[in-house]
Amino acid sequence: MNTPRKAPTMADVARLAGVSPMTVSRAFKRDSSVSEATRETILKAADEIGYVFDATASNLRSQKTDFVAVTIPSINNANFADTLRGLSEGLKARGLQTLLGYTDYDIQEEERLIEQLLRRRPEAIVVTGGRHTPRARRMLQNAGIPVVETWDLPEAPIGHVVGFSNALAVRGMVDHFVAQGLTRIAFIGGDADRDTRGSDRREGFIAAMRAQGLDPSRLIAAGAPPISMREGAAAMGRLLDTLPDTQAVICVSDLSAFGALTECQRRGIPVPDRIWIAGFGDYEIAEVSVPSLTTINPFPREIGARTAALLLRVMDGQQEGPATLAIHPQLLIRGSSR
Amino acid sequence: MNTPRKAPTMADVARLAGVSPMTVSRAFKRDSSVSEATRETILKAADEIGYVFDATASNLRSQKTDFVAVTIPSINNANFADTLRGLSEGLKARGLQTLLGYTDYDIQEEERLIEQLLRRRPEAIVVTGGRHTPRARRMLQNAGIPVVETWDLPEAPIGHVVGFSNALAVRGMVDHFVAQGLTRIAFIGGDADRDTRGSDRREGFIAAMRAQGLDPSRLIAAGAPPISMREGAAAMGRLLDTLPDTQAVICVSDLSAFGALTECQRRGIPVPDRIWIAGFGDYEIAEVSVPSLTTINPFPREIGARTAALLLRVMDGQQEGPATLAIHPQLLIRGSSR
DNA sequence: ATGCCTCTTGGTATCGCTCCCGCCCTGTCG
DNA sequence: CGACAGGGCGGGAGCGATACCAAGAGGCAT
Repeated sequence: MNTPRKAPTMADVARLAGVSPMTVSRAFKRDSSVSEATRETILKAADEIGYVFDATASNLRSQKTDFVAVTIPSINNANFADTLRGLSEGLKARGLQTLLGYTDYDIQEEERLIEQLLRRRPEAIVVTGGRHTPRARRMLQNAGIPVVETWDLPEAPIGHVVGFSNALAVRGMVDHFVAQGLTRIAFIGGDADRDTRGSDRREGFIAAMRAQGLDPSRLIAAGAPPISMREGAAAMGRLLDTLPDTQAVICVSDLSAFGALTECQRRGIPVPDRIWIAGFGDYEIAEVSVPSLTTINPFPREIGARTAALLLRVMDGQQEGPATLAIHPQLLIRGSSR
Repeated sequence: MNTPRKAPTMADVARLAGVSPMTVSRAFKRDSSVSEATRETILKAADEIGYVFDATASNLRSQKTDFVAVTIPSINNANFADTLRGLSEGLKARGLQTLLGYTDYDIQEEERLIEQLLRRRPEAIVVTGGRHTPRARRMLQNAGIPVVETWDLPEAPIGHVVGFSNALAVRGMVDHFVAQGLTRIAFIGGDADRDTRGSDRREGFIAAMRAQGLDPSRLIAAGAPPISMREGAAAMGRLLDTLPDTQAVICVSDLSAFGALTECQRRGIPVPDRIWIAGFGDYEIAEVSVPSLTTINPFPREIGARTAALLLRVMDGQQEGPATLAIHPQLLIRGSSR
């Protein structure tokens, strides 16, 4: 039963309710300055003719969209999904809607995405990571809206920052393993620099090993980031084949770490008795798997929640300059490393 | 270096480029009826003054937003994320952008969400599931845009459908187990009807057991849907405590099935030798875990891709009436059940 | 009764882009 | 040489809501 005739507008509602379009507008805005009786009349009239508020017109005239643009590397990642949840729940309370795009871990794609998103005139933009193409940086700087970079602590932030140092987080893990007496430690990650957070973790591993005076060359590249459980398993296979005396392996994510663990199980190699395994992210599987996985919790949900709170402060004018909120990832020692 | 002055408009670009605003508009629309030389002049001028196309004005005047609204139960679910990827990739090719919202498995929340989304004037709307509040149904019916219900085969579709029967898929699993000679089969799921797909699977289990003349009462309710790995593990614990002679358990999802598997591992109960375990969804973990998990692949990516293709046909006027595209889930027998 | 304040309502002019229509210029053909 | 087609471009109006200004009604203190 689609109505083929044109969709009703506020003017139609106003005519039926016997008021001016302006009053209809106020009624829909929950503006206090319209009497309860009129509002009810109006809403009933609107319902009767099936009026649906037209946000496109509102957006243009009021120069407000109630959009907050968000770019994440991948939707299919529980960590980023958590950040997005924290963010969108915090924003929903203020009637702000997230306008989401995926970059596929590619800063070229991010550039295209940012351009598309900015055309929609969001009131703020949240990006994942601190590395962008020059043009993307320029667009963000000139957008005239609050910008938040997350999941990183960039050296030259564009605007606000809510994140942590991926390199330092991994260093904490390395230092812990070394303090336990281990020396032959490997790292499993992706084979390209597309995933900047993954690269940062690998670089952090290398720097930490060097700082400890240890050999940082046990590096296994497992495929295009983000690497999967399967790829983690395959990488573990290569590691066991080529460097069988490895005592511990740090994986770029819990997913690859779990894959690595399963490869050990298939080969009958006991974890942690023969080799320790650690991941990153504190995904649910890290806690549930047998043995449970040593990992790092970067508090993804908090990143989102604090970003939302920050944006609300900025929009309220309660935040003066650009803010940098440092998140402190937590090292979680579990069954796979003791 | 935010420019405090007003953002430039097409008129500003036109003035600088020495053409009319109309020509600027055509240049940005990649309209063929503007010479290559003029287009270049215009784009250079636009870049020079930092012009950003204003989609809000375009949306209003052209009555087109290039939005396709999408509701999914949760962003933190690899199956729905896959559907969303298939969908948004298919739509991106035509310049359509997905406008996403999460219902949290709640049809009340879905109703609110649909209202918000329709205000943005999307050109089509894709919802997950076939059960909605009466008001949500009405809004969808009267929206005057293509509607697609997915992940289900509703008896009274609102418009188009791309999905499968959750109940029949589970029946296939039950029938397979029975054909293997098992009779004492349990089901682990959520404890509420919020997750309609989960409920459909449980009902499918009960119906299938009845049809086989078997007892369908081995039901464990594990918590609020969607149930997690942890909850799956806890449910398995309860099942082993209360009904230790159970021969096989079908879980509402691979995640809970994996949790159940880990509980068996912790208790030293061999899978599949003592008990079989099956999940639903063919998440990556089902293939990687040791043993790998018997499951059902509903082809989530294809649901999204076919939805996108369908919508493009509809928008091109190549699709006459409402279409129902049935997806045929695949039963995957793996190590956890043989 | 007058002044003033608050609450509620209305009229008008846009917000920035694009639909629609028309004009000019060039090239081709009878 | 005039007619005509078509590509390239411009002018004016309008998409549907709201910012802004103004005004009437009612209440209360002076």
